[in-house]
Amino acid sequence: MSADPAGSTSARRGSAAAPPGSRSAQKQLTRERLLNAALNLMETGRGFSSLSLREVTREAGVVPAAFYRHFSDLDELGLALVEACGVTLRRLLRDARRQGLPPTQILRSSVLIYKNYVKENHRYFRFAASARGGGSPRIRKAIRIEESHFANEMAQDMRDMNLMPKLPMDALELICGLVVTTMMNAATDILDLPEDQPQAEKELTENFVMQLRLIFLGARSWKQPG
Amino acid sequence: MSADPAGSTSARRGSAAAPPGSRSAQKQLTRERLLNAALNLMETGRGFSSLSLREVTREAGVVPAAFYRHFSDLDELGLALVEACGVTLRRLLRDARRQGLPPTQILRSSVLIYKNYVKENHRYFRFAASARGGGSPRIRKAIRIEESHFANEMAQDMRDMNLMPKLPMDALELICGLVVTTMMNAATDILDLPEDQPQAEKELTENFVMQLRLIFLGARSWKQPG
DNA sequence: TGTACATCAGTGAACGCGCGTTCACTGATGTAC
DNA sequence: TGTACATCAGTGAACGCGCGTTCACTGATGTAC
Repeated sequence: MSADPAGSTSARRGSAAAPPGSRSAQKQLTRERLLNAALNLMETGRGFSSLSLREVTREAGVVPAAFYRHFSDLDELGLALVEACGVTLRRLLRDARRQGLPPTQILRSSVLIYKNYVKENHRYFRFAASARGGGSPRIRKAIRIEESHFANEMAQDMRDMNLMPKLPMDALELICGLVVTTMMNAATDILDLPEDQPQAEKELTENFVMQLRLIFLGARSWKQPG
Repeated sequence: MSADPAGSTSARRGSAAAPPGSRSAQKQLTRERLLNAALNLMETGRGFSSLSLREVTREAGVVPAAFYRHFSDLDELGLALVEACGVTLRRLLRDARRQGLPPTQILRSSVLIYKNYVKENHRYFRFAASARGGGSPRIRKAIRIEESHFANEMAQDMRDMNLMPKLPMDALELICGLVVTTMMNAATDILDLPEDQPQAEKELTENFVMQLRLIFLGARSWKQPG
């Protein structure tokens, strides 16, 4: 598992200002332990909104009262997880950008890369899937915003890579919005895959590829309305 | 609000076997009060998995212990709500079939009909949206199944109406699967619309229309792979 | 460097509360004759 | 129809439990001189 632990990014930010072993570094560490504890508790398929504060602190190995040094309630912790999910998703795009897209079978290989990515970062996707519909209104809204940021970034990338050069930006954003929805939906399907059913996994992957192909077929014949 | 109360369908089924005022009719009534209580408690935006058994019985006006005459736990009640959602969705298709589709602007007017339908049945869609990702594994699976039934029924309808006559059935199912996902996603957006923002509502509707248009554009140039 | 004081992340105990579940019960509805 | 008994949906009280939150505390880290 190569994925970063929750919040490590912000922990690293400014290692000069917070030397290892310093008070603030220790605090960051406990904060990450709380975030990770919440993610771990969801691994069995439980939703974020069914977690209790005491459960999370127990899993993190701290006393319940210590929670309040980091978050005012579980909702705040949830919002921090949404942010961590955003970081995770942006890393997906960054990696895709860095290695470039393979010349042939772009769609299918992208789907395979994404599938592995979801599995590697399954804790974040599990959280996102459960809180997207079932979280508090604040958390839902935060996730919605994160998703649209992601879609816009993807649209910008497509522009930069000169894919679909004839389409205006708002059409690209529309397409990417639909792609992101489809991706998130596929993620929940991937997460719920039984371990010992390679056939089901193959069908799901195939279906996902074809859904995306359908969208990009539509994009190819898209014309600006009006 | 013209929507049936939860479970009324099964209450009506066999009115001869259960005359009004009879014991079993009374029991059905309480059962429906429990289902409605759960739906009502979610109206403020809370997710299903955050409800407690005592809350539900309090809202329904019965003593907590009475709950067990109808369901063994909240999960069972949730499964009953999934079924009620399925009934609601099938009514959407039935109504669409009955009145036929208008000759021009099919897509846009379908979206408007759907938008009203979601608003009229907002309690069911709220539940479905919250439990789709955030419910227990059993409930999530039940919703997944209900959605795919709905998609298949929609595909069959398209076949019967001779829309996209050149496409094989599995392509129709693929398309309808994507449409259903998009519809469910739009439903959560519709539910979270602020009351006093006609502009946001218009944009959302427009976006929804264009996403569907994109899908059907893709469908038009779809070819069976292989 | 050494000392005296300040900060504050995490502790441990305590609180009142709502929870899920159990149980024996009651009294209206249903059934047998 | 009338009577005696059976059924069972809903009651009300009780239970032990985990919950969120509070508080004064401790002791390691940080700071000022």
